Amino acid sequence: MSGLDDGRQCTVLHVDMDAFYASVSLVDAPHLRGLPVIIGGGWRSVVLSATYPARAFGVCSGMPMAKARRLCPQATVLAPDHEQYTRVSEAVMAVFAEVTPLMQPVSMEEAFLDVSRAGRRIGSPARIAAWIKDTVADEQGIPCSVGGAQTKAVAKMASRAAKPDGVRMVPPHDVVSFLHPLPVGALWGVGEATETELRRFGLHTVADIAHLPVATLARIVGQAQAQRLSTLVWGGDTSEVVTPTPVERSVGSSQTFAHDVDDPVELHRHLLRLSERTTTRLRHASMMARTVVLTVRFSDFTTITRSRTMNRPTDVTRDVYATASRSYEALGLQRVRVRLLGVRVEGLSPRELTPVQARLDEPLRGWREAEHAVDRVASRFGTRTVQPASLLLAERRGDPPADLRSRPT
DNA sequence: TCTGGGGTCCTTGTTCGG
DNA sequence: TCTGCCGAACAAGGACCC
Repeated sequence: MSGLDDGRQCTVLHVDMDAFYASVSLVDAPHLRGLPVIIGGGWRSVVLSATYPARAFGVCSGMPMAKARRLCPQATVLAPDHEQYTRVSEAVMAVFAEVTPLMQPVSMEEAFLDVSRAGRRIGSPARIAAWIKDTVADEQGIPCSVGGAQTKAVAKMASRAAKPDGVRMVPPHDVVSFLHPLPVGALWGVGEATETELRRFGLHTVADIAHLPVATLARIVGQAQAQRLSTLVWGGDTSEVVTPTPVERSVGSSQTFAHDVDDPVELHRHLLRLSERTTTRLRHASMMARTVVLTVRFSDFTTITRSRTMNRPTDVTRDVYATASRSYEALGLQRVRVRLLGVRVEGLSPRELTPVQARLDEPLRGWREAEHAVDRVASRFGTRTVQPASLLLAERRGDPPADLRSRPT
C-alpha cells in the first residue's frame, strides 16, 4: 500500500472476506487451521472454497472436486454449512454498517463502503480499513482484505491485490501505475474467455488495452465491453456506492443429477420438481413471471436453452411446468442422456401490480389459491409436508409419475 | 481430468407489425 | 399487392461474477 496517511482520497473501500466459506468453517474446527481444507459437496460438484494452504497445491474455487482431491489428497474436505455462512455474513455486514450507512453488499462475502463522511469519527480510509479488519477478526475470527480508491472498480481490484489478509490503498495519482502492469485478466469483468481472446491479439497487460483505440477493442470484445474496459483501464468508473433496493430479474433452479438420466418420465418428474422450487421462491418474493427458460445439459456437457413467453404472467407451478414441458417436448429428444435440467423464469413483475386474469376454463378459486395454501402449510410444518402427488409417490415407491399435465398435482 | 448453482448482462439473429 | 425499412420484442447463447 502507499502508506497509511496516503489514502485520504480513497473514499471508496471494498472489503472482501478471504476464502470466506473455508474461513468460517474453520472457526468451529481450529485444529485444521494452517492445513489444507476444501469446502465442497458430492463427487460431481466443484470446490466452493479452499484454505490458502490448499490453494498452494493449485486448488481453487470452481474446480471439479475430483481434480482438487487429486492435486491435494491430504486435504480435509468439509461439507458447506450455508446457515452458518449466512449468520456470519450478517454479522460482518453489521460491522460495515457501523462505519457508514452508505454500504453496498455485493455478495455474502464482500461489500463496497463510501467512507467519505466517516473520517471525522474513525479517521482516514486506511484507519477505517484497519479497524474493519480488526473488528471482523475479533468478533468473527475470520480474515478479510480491504482495497481503497476513489472508484469502486479500482477499490475492487485493490482488495484483490491485497489478498490475503491485507490492505491496499490506491490514491488517484497511483491508479495508472497500479493498473497498467496488471495482466488483462485482473480487470473486473474480464474472465477466462475474454482474456484468451485479448491475448490472441497480443494484448497481455492493462497498459496494452489502454493504448488501443476503442474502435479496435470493440472489434475484439464488442461495443459495450470495449467502452467499459477503455474507461476502466484509466481508473474511470462513475458508478456510486448505493444501498441497493433489491430488484429481482429472474428466479430459477437447476440440478445436476448424480447419474445422467435418459428416462423421459423421470426427466419430467425433475422438471416438475424444479418448476415447483422456482415458483415457491417466486411466490415468496411476491412476484409473477411471463417467460420460462428451460436449460438442458447433455452428458457431453453441451448445453442448450429454450425460452417461451406465456400469454399472461403467472406464479403457478402448473403453468411453469406445462411451459417448460412444452419446450422440452419440442426438442424431440429420443432417449438422450441428460446431465442437468434447469427451470428459470424471467420477465418478473410485482404481484400486486400484475392483474391476474382468470381463464374461461378455470374455476374461480384454482391452482393459485391451492399453491398459496401449500406455501402457508410449508412455512409452518416444513417444505416437504405437501408435495405434488406424483413426486410423493415416486419418492415412496420409486415409481414413474402419472401424466402430470392431465391431473391435479 | 471433469466441469455446481444462482444470478446478471450483452450480443446476435429472427419475427412481426407499422 | 408487393417490397423495403425500422424498431420492438423475443429467443438463444455466451461470458462473467460469487
